[in-house]
Formats: sequence, C-alpha cells, structure tokens
Amino acid sequence: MTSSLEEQCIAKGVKMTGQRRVILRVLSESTDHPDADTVFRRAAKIDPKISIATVYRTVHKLEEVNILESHDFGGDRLRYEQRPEQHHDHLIDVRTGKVIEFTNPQIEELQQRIAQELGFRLVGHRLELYAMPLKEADKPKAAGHPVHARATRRKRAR
Amino acid sequence: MTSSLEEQCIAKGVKMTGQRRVILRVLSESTDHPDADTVFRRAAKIDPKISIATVYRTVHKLEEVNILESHDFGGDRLRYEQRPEQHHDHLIDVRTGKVIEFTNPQIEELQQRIAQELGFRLVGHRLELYAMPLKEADKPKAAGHPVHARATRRKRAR
DNA sequence: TTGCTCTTGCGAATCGTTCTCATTTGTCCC
DNA sequence: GGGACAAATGAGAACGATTCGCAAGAGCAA
Repeated sequence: MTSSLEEQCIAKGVKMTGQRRVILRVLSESTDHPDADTVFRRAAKIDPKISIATVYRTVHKLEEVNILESHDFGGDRLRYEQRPEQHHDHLIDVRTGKVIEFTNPQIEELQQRIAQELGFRLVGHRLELYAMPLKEADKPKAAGHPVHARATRRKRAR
Repeated sequence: MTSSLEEQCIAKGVKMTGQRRVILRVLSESTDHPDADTVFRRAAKIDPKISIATVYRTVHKLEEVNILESHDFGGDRLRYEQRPEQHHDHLIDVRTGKVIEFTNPQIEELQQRIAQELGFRLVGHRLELYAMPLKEADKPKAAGHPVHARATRRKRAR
C-alpha cells in the first residue's frame, strides 16, 4: 500500500497548502482517469474558491515529482492518474471512454527488442488499445485510429 | 506502387481544385510526418495565396476518405502521413523528433489477444516507442513518458 | 512576529484549430 | 460555351484547453 499522496508530497519536499490538500484528496478518491476540468469540479465541491489555474499548476507539480502521470487518450484533454507502482498500459472503451488498465510482459519485451534492433534505447512508450465491448459489436466505423476521428480541441503541457 | 494522390482523390469522388492539387503534391513529396503548419508553409511556396484554413480543411477531407492519417506524437500538433497500405507503428527519436516506421506482427497479435481477453473487440490502437539513439545515451531524464514532459500546446480535430 | 519564498486567484494571453460568411471555382447539363 | 448549384476558398473572428502576469496570501524557519 503506498502512503497517502500527502505523505508522498511531504517526502518529496512539496509544500503543502490547503488547495493542494483538496486536490490530493480528489485525486486519491478518483478511480477513473479524470481530466483537469473534472479534477477542478470535484475540488470545487470541497473548496468552492479554488481556481482552475491552481489545479493545472498542482497537477504539473505532481507530475514533476512523479506522483502523477498524464495521458492524452483521444487527443482532447489530458487525463491524470496516480503514477502506478507497476507500469501498465490502457485499453479505452470507445463506446464510453472508460479506461481499463492492463499489463503484458511479452509486449514490454518486444518493445525493448524492437527499439534495440532499430538502433535505439527505449526511454518511454505509449500503447493504447481502442476497443468495443464484445456482444453487440455494431457501429460500422470506417477504419483507422478511431480516436482521431472524434477528438475536438487539444491541450498543452509545460 | 499506389496511384498518385490526385488519382486516389478522383477515384473517391473528391473534387479537385488548384489548392488541393498543391497540397496533394506537398504531401506526396514529403517523406517526413509534417504537421499542418509545415504543410501550409510548403504549399505556400508553390501557391503563396493558399490559406491555412484550406490546408486544415483539405487534410480533414483526406482523412475522411482514408487517404491521410494523423498522429499526435508528443501531444503538440497533429502530424500527417499518407495512409500506408500496410499498417505500421512508430518509433520517435526523442532527440530529433524524427519518426521511424516499423511493423511487428507479434505485437499486433498480442494486442488482439489482450483485447479479447478483456472482453473487447479491438478497433484501433496506438503504439509509439520513444527512444534515444544508441551510442551516447546520456540525458539523465527523470522517468515516465518523456513525451508528455516536453509537449507544449495542443491541437484539435473535427 | 519578521522575512522571504512559494502559492493562489483572477483575468488576460496563447496558439493550434475551427468556424463564418462573402466570394470564387468545379462540374454537370443543355 | 453559358448557366446553375453545390462545394471550396480566404480572411479574419471565434474557440477552448492550458498557461502567464501580477498583486495579494500563506507556509515556514528563525
């Protein structure tokens, strides 16, 4: 069990403030992968005077110290999750946007090998599977990366 | 050898205009993965009165008819490439931003299997390897997806 | 407290990308 | 070849997630 986010922050020398405590609480209570605005709305329920800018600044700081991780599934806004102790990849349910985490050592290995064969040292990767729940697999989508087809506005990061 | 982009367009009923011809020419002469602004600048060299809006519109249309594909390596702007006849993934040289294409049937298979085991039907995926050229692998990067750490402004799409 | 640095709020600024609308162009048809 | 019409274009405004600037507040060590 990892220590509370607040403890982790203190351990990393991140100054604790009221707003940060609220945001940390929101994050630790989130089991989904919320985007900045969602974090903001949840935080605002606890402290209505918190500012969206503070949310952005805080998640950046948390990324900096490796407490949070951001992903941009689907190319609209960035979504956040606590940095997992064990690396995992994501499967995105294209019907609902829900994210399922999984790990697969074989894939990890293959990636290393491929990079090496191309003359590189792997420093990071992104693997996302976009999928439809089995059962009634309708929706005659054209083809290609379905994600890009539905994105709207994009995001930034430091 | 695939027919010229212009022929492909005609075959798909895409109305040919002077601007589109210019953009198609730029795209077919590009061996890199240019972003919209790069396409615009290259096109402007041929037809200085072309508008950036036209580039965006054209590129969207081409995606619609499956002639182009977009990717958002690194989360800044979308980058384009002709839709390959054979699917491939990308390795991004984090030092230069250059993109290397590769294919690996084993990985494709694994992905299918993983989705299936989770109760889904794979409809798309994204696999990107971020890597440093071997030789002098310095740069003490913290960890995590290095991409997100360097992105700046984000993008949109339909 | 005092001092000092880091943080916060608010609103303005960014900046890829998209939209609006008046105008031009491609295409089909006679 | 001339019209008719839908579709495409240019220019600039609009959008929207994210970031910045700056004045006011808050941790925290001494």
